[in-house]
Amino acid sequence: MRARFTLAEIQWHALDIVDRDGLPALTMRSLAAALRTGPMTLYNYVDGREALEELVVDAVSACVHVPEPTGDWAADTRAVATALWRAVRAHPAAVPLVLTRRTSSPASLAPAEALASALAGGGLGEDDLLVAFRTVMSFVMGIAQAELAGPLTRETTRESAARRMSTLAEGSLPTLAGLAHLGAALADQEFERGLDMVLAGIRQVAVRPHDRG
Amino acid sequence: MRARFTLAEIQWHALDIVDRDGLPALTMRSLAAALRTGPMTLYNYVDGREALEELVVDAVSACVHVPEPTGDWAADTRAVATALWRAVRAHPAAVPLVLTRRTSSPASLAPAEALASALAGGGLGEDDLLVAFRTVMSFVMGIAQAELAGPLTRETTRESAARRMSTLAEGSLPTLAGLAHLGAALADQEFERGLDMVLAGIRQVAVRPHDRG
DNA sequence: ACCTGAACACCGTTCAAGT
DNA sequence: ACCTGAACACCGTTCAAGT
Repeated sequence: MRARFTLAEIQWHALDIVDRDGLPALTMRSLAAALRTGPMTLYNYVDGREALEELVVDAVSACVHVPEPTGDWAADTRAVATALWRAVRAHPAAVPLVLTRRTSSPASLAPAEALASALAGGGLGEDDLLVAFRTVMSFVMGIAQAELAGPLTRETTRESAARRMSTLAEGSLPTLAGLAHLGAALADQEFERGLDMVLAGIRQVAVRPHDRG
Repeated sequence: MRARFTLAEIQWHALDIVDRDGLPALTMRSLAAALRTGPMTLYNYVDGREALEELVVDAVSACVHVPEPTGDWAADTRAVATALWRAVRAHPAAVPLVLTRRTSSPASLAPAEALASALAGGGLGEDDLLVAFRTVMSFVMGIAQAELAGPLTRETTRESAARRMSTLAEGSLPTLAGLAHLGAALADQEFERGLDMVLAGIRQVAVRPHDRG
């Protein structure tokens, strides 16, 4: 019985395992089993565990549907950021890898270039362009992080939600407690409205550049 | 030979291992060894590996030096965000855990409350306050993420830096390539200037609220 | 009750043997 | 050259025995 794989096949199966069975289920051995081979065969395609995880991040990046530029830099920036966020959100179990592992594959650099290019239409100076790029990218990734591990996140279990609420309400955290009940209600708007805030800030710098330093 | 530990002792030793030897070096067994016990003793204090990692995140949170409020909401917000960023940055090897594991300990909620409280001084509506809270928190965590795994990050090895640069310059990523050389130069200012952008956006919403929706 | 060693079921990877 | 099983050195955790 011979077996030969393409890297894309391996990549897809790996992401599939993560999506279906969770991150801990992704193992050299489980992936090999899914591919109906022995674990060692994988080492002919991938450098090891670390490299495999980068391949999964790359797969998520490949899911980003980079939008066509329209000429409106703010709209384009919003569109790329949203596309990034959607792709990450579509694979929640892979988020820890996306936040943690580095990829420099074309698939992952393409959205970054699209974002930088969109922002470049705003007439920012070189420095401000870099700062704006990092700010937007950080916002997107940070939102993903907040959804994964932040406070004020909607819980999976009802009990843990109640426990957290009571912890917050327990006296010394008045502002957080006041905000906690809004979490579920605003959830879907948070990304968009947060992005609006970030864009408003960038636009301000674009209008009157070099106002600090 | 008897041995009895406080949770704080365990926590501190765990963070110490991560800081000194890196994240992979933190192991039930290595931590037990550092404490001069067998691995099983740890289970009397901690629920397991997952709980131990949350304890490390908690330790990093405890390093946040939450500033005293001054009454200037923007300055206070900046101060809390900066304090958060400094604490995270002081323990780079623990960043993957900070981005990934959830803690609801008082130590980790205190900075969150301080941030929410500072923003609450800006006269934002309840919705906008939550959005602003998430935006600033996301920015801080996202910046930490960018420093860990983003593109345009300064490299540890000189060869990998060169390799990335050449990848970027290889034709199809003009905007990123143009930005890449600024990475090292701006590094220290990026957080502060990005935070300025975010604050400018929040201030705008504070001035004329409910302008969308 | 608290502590902890031995043992189990994993894991990634080396190494050397197959084709 | 490509492939892959056996074996090794780990890991987290169960289980049952000690005090």
